[in-house]
Amino acid sequence: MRENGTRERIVEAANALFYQQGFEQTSFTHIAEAVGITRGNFYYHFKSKDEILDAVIAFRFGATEAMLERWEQVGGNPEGRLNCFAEILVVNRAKIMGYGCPVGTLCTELTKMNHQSRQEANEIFSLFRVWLRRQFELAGRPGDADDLAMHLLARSQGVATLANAFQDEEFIRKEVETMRDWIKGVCTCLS
Amino acid sequence: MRENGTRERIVEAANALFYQQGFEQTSFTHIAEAVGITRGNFYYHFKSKDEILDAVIAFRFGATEAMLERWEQVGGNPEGRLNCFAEILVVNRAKIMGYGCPVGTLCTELTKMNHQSRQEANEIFSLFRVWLRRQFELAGRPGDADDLAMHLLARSQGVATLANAFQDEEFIRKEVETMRDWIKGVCTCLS
DNA sequence: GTCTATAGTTTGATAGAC
DNA sequence: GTCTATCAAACTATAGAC
Repeated sequence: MRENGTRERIVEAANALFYQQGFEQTSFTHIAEAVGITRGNFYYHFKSKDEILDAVIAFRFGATEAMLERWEQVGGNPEGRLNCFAEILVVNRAKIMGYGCPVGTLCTELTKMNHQSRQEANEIFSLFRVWLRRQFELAGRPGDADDLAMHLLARSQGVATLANAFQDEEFIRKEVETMRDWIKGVCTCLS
Repeated sequence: MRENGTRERIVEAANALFYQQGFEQTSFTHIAEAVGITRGNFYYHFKSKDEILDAVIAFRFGATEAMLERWEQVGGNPEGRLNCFAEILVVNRAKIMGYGCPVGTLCTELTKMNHQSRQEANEIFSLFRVWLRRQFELAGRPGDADDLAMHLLARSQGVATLANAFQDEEFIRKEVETMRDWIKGVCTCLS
């Protein structure tokens, strides 16, 4: 079950490198060097590069689920939970300015590659979408909860893309502030 | 000046392929096949792949400048011109759903590669940013024109990313409608 | 479970015939 | 200006010793 931990170390290294350099740009050599094993040893744990990708996606999927559950409890009420989502841009600002959003950039790359695991990567987006939708429903907006969820998700993606391009930390803070105001307005007005 | 047109055909083919497949994913073989020449003949026109990238970026820069000038005249007033910007998501919806935003996806990829032409690609973003900023200034918002420009640019990027991931045309239309409302509110309220 | 050695492709790039 | 032939390097992947 735990093997030697090598498999887990490969997944963690690949996860970081896929994020920082992109999937296509990351070779077995890169990952092997990061883990401290040889290229050949690789294939004992994974049959192909695509198999590593699937493991990385599954890893991220699980991590996202855990994060959303945490917000579920820490947030208190729907508005507080939605603010948790907005705040992640500030919390992860250094990584986002360096490499963009891990979900968005991977989905974009896999879509351009027309990669078979494209849909599985998108499921992480769906995880956020469904979670956000539920918060808006609980906030008294059952009629347009999905639209609001997609809107907030899009705002978050756009901020990540531009923060990455312009390396602008202050921009992130301003936009998150604007997002919080918007969330407050949506949650207060129970139309 | 026009040579044989081969150079231009290479740039156009590379431009399309870099957009559809990504820069890294596109090889000389792909471009050569699209143009109808051999790989070897390539190096008569361009010394390296990076040189083709620079030519593609310059091509896109020029095309963007021309588009913004067109909007400048067609739009009529600042609000109309800003709506031109918003509407481009609907106009180019098919390509955006297929490959995302050409500017955003290229900047993201080059940033992850830490490519030397990264900054030149970002200049296309700046082109939009400065143009949008001027429209907001003309609309009577000199104090926060740049913030508003970045906000609108980010919204556009986020919509492109999610439309690409979810393949959702209706989402684009809804978001553009919301953007138009927001533009109207900003341009009307001369605070 | 990890290693070395290597196969087989593809890549970006060069040289030289035509 | 376009071609063929070829290069060195990097890639994914496999085989087999230890």
